[in-house]
Amino acid sequence: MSMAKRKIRDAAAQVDVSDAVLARFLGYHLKRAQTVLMGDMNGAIAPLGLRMITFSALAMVVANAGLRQSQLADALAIERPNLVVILDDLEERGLITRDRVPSDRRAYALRPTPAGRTLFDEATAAVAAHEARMLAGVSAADRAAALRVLAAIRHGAGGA
Amino acid sequence: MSMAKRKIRDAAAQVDVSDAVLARFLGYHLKRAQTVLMGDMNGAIAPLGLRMITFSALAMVVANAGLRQSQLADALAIERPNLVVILDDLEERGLITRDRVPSDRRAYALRPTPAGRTLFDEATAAVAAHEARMLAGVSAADRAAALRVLAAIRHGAGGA
DNA sequence: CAAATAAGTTATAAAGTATAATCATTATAG
DNA sequence: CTATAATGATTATACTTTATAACTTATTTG
Repeated sequence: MSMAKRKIRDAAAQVDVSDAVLARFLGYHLKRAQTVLMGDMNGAIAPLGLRMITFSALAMVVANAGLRQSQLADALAIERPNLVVILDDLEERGLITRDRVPSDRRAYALRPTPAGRTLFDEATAAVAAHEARMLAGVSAADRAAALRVLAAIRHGAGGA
Repeated sequence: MSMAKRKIRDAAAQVDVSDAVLARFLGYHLKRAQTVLMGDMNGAIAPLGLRMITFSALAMVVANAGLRQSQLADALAIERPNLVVILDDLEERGLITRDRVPSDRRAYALRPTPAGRTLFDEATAAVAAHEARMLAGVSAADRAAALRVLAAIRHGAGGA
């Protein structure tokens, strides 16, 4: 009797859920993969005191020394007010400086400090290792194809 | 003089920001593409009163009628408390039912209503059209490759 | 049967994202 | 040249998303 009862309950529980209806959509896989990858990346750079967004901001400052906050916000596709707190963090930790632009005293030119460049190098190595791990079993051809698809999605949004 | 002045300012402004440091990472493209695609998809199904997450929940209920909330939360990789409000919404709109499971009166069996099935069909068509639009210029081979890459990322997270 | 576990819920907090308003500065129209 | 409009950065705030703890009811297990 208890066996029969368990069988019934297990049958109810073992609907053995399938996500096939969603799996036909690339967007489903995209979201799931993004969540996993971002979680892994954040774990990889957390020891350096960075998150994905702070790493991105630091990287952009290192590679585009002198750019202004509004430019950085545009480049990262985030709102200006939200960038402020990110830069506050990086600045307080001595990784970047906000220098007033002489020709436009409203604006700040963002520049990395030596410590910022060093941390960027370390973080870049950590991120590269994280990606190598995540993509271990993936062929170069597939990676290139995935990049093409992601670029098409990103740039073809409102367009043709 | 004003010309020279302007030139200086423009030079400061025209750092002509490059994201090449980030573009070497697939995760960067992944996040940007995901944001764009999800925004477009949400726009596509907003007229039906759905968002990505509510569509996903509805779709899973339609395709796995009778499953329980904890199973659905697991399948969608969201926390149980957060699923509650999503199902509240779908139930209040008469798209799904929460039926007590006779063999386990703690649990609810989730089932779509006829209205839920109908809305799911409409939403699926809208999502399919949205994806067709987003991926208009992408070859079938590239899509397949992208799916392989995304699956590898999703499943290879903590593993080998 | 008592204790531990599980399903669903509530309350709440933390994080991410978006909007409006403000201050200082620069550009522009009259 | 001055008044007005516009811009860069900031503050305050709200909305959304995501996560955690605690609670209730029901089931399982020792």
